[in-house]
Amino acid sequence: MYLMTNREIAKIFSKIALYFEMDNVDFKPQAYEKAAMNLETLSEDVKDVYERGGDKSLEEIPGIGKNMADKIIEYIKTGKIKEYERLKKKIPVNIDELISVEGIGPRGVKYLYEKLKIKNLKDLERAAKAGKIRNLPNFGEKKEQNILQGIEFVKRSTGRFLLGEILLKVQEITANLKKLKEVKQISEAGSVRRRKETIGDIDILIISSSPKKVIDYFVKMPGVVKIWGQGPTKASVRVSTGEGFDPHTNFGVGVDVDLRVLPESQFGSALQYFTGSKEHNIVLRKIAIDKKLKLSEYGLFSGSKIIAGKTEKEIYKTLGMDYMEPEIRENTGEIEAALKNKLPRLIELKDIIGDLHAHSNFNGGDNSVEELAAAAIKIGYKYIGIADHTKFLRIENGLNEKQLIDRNRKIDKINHKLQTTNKNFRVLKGCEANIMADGSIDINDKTLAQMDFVIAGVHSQIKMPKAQMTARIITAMKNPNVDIIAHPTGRLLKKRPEYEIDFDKILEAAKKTKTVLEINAFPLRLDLNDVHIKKAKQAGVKMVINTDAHDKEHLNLMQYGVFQARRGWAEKNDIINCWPAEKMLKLLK
DNA sequence: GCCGTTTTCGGCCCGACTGTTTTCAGTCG
Repeated sequence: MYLMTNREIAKIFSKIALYFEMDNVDFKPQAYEKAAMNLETLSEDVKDVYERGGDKSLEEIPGIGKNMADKIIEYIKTGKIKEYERLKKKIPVNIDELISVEGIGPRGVKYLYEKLKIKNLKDLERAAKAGKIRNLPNFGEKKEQNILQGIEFVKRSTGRFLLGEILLKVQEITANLKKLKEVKQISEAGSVRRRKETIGDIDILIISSSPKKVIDYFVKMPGVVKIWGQGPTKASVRVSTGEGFDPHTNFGVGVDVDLRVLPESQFGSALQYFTGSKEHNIVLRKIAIDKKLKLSEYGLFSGSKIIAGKTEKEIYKTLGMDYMEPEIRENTGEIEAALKNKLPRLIELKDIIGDLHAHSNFNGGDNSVEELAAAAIKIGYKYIGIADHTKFLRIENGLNEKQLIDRNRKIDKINHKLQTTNKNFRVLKGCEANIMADGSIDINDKTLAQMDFVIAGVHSQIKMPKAQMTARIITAMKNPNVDIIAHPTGRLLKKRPEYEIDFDKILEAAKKTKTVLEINAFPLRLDLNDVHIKKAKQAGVKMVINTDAHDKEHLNLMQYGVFQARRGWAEKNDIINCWPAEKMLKLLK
């Protein structure tokens, strides 16, 4: 889906955009940002594009002109972009780190570097604690406090990667290792395998009878910037995740990868052990002890005799339990359920037959309704819901009432045309409307009533007191036209916490008003989270897994929403986009 | 810096909020 070179160049273009923003340059930041986005979602490797048709082909990529095509070629040929190296030298700061602090943007980064030589998070914290920031023009005591709070929040999530950032890397590494003929079997383990929303490091297990050869190959594979340790059956390295520098270790920024090589007989027990979670394993070992057995990464033992170990299933079975999917191994009730044969039948990606949250180029999206529909058909969906932004969100080119009605007419025509070739597919007319501070919707009821479905979400004034924010969302749910609440808690992973809301009250209102809650699959959001999903399921509130696609490629992000739903024990029946369109629409208001 | 045409350069990128100001700068969505 995503390609590494494309992504690397996209990252650099995004950085260049930030450097231009520092200097208040008009339009260039958007141009670079747009190009970065298009590269990231491009389904062909730029290297192939270049080989196929040179700079002319590169310039056919939307948002790429002569200048950027040259930069792409430069990167393909030299692995570097001079212009970017020059900018980095001029203001040598860790931009990513600094702008991850809420309230600090590119202008602030530049200003703080020029005035106080602040280069990274550590410098910033030191300066803020010393009270040096409050005296700067346009800063103040309050802002200094906010910066310190922002730093605290970033720190708590530092060193972790979004699953969406890292899964590709994991797949790349395992694909590479698989090439080695000594590798008989390979699996990811740890939090990656449990599909946690953020990942600390990557665990990989390999079955091989020649561990040394595997280890030697592993520590020398492309991208390794540091070998932490290397022994006969295990090794730990840091693998580069692109450009940048880690201020704590001075090694290239990257993710740590631990490898264990095992004989076939222990693969199951090792996989079980290294998949975790730790809490899950502690309970398992206690249960083993109760049965006069001993469980470790080397197997399930009765005395010194191994009685299970080759597969996970065998181990769980011997302990008297059903097999538990990795996503639910968090010791939050799964073991009790497994003992009583009461595990949920978790939803799977193939159960999803539609997506109800795609933005078209009628608002800020990249693709036309036709293109989105074609992409959805290709995935095998039965429907796609176009949920364009509405008028309050000016930057996304939100549509007003008249524009929505016009757009609906156009979608009707598209549907009509589709019927001739794809009888079983339909485009649903929706919108992502805004919940204003008082809970009202920025589009009038008459227009909302003409939609197949209405998503409503909070996009402004997010720092409201708890009671007020809760009431605001409940008011929106009471609107007879509002079917779905988008990204209900508003968090951005590693960036911003949830809004202050009383989630139990939200659930109660959702149940009463028959409002569906969204599981936003965008890797940065994953909102609802696993805990919320489980609560919603228990409360009997229906959910929908949506990608929030702004580009047809984003439709592929659905898997991340499904992972999250599985972590929240969701079953097919809990998720309305597993249902045929007719049944689903009937449930909506 | 790209796009799209009017083929040589103008248009693109808005509004709310916060914290700082006393009319504005920066950030965010």
